[in-house]
Amino acid sequence: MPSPTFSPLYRQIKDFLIRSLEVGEWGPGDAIPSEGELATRFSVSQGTVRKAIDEMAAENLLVRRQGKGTFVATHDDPRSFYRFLRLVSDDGTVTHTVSDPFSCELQSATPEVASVLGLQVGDRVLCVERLLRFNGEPVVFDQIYLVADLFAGLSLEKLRGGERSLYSLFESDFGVRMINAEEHLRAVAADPYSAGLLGVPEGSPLLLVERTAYTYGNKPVEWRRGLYCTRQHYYRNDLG
Amino acid sequence: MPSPTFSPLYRQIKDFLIRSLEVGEWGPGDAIPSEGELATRFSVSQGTVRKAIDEMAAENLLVRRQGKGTFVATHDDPRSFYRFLRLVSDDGTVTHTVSDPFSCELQSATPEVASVLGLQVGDRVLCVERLLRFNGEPVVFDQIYLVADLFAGLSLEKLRGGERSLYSLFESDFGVRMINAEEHLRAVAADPYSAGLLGVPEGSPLLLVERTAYTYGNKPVEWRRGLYCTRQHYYRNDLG
DNA sequence: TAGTGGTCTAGACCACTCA
DNA sequence: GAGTGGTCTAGACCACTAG
Repeated sequence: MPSPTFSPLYRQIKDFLIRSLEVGEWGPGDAIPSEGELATRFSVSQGTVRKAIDEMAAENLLVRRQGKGTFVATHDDPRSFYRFLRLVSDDGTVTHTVSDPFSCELQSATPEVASVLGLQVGDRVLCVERLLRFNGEPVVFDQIYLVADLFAGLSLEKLRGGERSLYSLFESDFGVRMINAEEHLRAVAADPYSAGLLGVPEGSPLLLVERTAYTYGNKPVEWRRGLYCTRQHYYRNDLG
Repeated sequence: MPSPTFSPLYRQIKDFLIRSLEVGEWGPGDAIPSEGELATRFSVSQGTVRKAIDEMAAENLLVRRQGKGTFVATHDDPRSFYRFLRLVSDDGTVTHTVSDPFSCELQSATPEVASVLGLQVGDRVLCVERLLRFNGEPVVFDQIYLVADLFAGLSLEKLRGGERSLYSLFESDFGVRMINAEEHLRAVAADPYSAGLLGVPEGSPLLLVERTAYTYGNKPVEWRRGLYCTRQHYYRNDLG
């Protein structure tokens, strides 16, 4: 008679740690307790705690630093600053990426947006429009839809903040940390509006990147539609 | 005085196992020795062997099966049959994917192909052209360049073999196993030839997917240029 | 020097597969 | 029941960081 709900100790510990992250027990960038202390707290051996943390580090939830401790992952960190941006310049030159938001308004969720964000049609969503410039040239036009309840007070002024990535801002100012995302890519013809923004002829082929981003518990909190101009850049993907 | 070449035991074991895979000590699908036997052979504890194997399993080099053993990963396996094909149908319906190769000829490497495959310009490469059909409809047009030395005897007849994926054929018939790959995506306008093959108007936006595939030792052995029709399908990518 | 993560051991026992 | 991978322990020692 096999136990249908068997769960190894290290997984229970992992689940507990994840729940602690969800409720904000430790914030992004904070150190979590040492392996030894966690082992004592849970009355298990250090190896069991290690296995739980190993998995969470592999999932980019935690970051280990030898000699210092284990820390909650954060987007405000060069290591994962543009972790989700796969666009690369043709010439390997290091490009200066700048986000240029120009619109931020409250809207009613369309059926499409409501569906992916798990909302009702008509629920309030924030829509942010922005250009991403590489070395000054506009390369990406993003329309970003956010669950309005979670981002109360977001405004154009806040968005223009500075050098930080959007996700860095979200986690520090709104306590919403993006954990993972799924992108759907297609090739489309540029509509007049987007063509104008990106400085390409109407009808030019553009890379359409639709992204759903999830926070803890696989809860979708952002959906964005990006149009990438791939004349001098490409979307890079490593297949494991 | 820190040791500049310090390498933990488990990594040395991992390197040894990888080298064994490279030289064909065990072929795709074969079982490797049990953890206990490897531990004895290397005079280490089982835990050390486990850590080496853990990493290799995470890299899709090995597959663990509880109660049975550890096996060399193979493309001839539903789990990783189309591991590298990210195209998904709009409606979640399960699609029947068929490869329809129609050309296979020896060519001289162009500068571009020579560069990515690490060859000299003019070296012999095999060029395979094929259509990928989803439920009968042509969706992908691939031009596949292979290092000719490694695929001696490859012909259209062999390619038309059957239900297996290309990579499955490559590993079983030529001993070349694809380990990982890197793809570069762009949106382009359909040229007349490709448009005809895919049944779309000339100039239609198509998703250009350029892939370099690597075998053991990060050696590039295949480069392909695929044109994906993304009217009813999309390229799906999970961001960790 | 104290504290942290990283490696390694020897052995126990559990869960799964198959003959 | 024999053999395999999966979990867990208690403890040792190493490597790294920082005050």
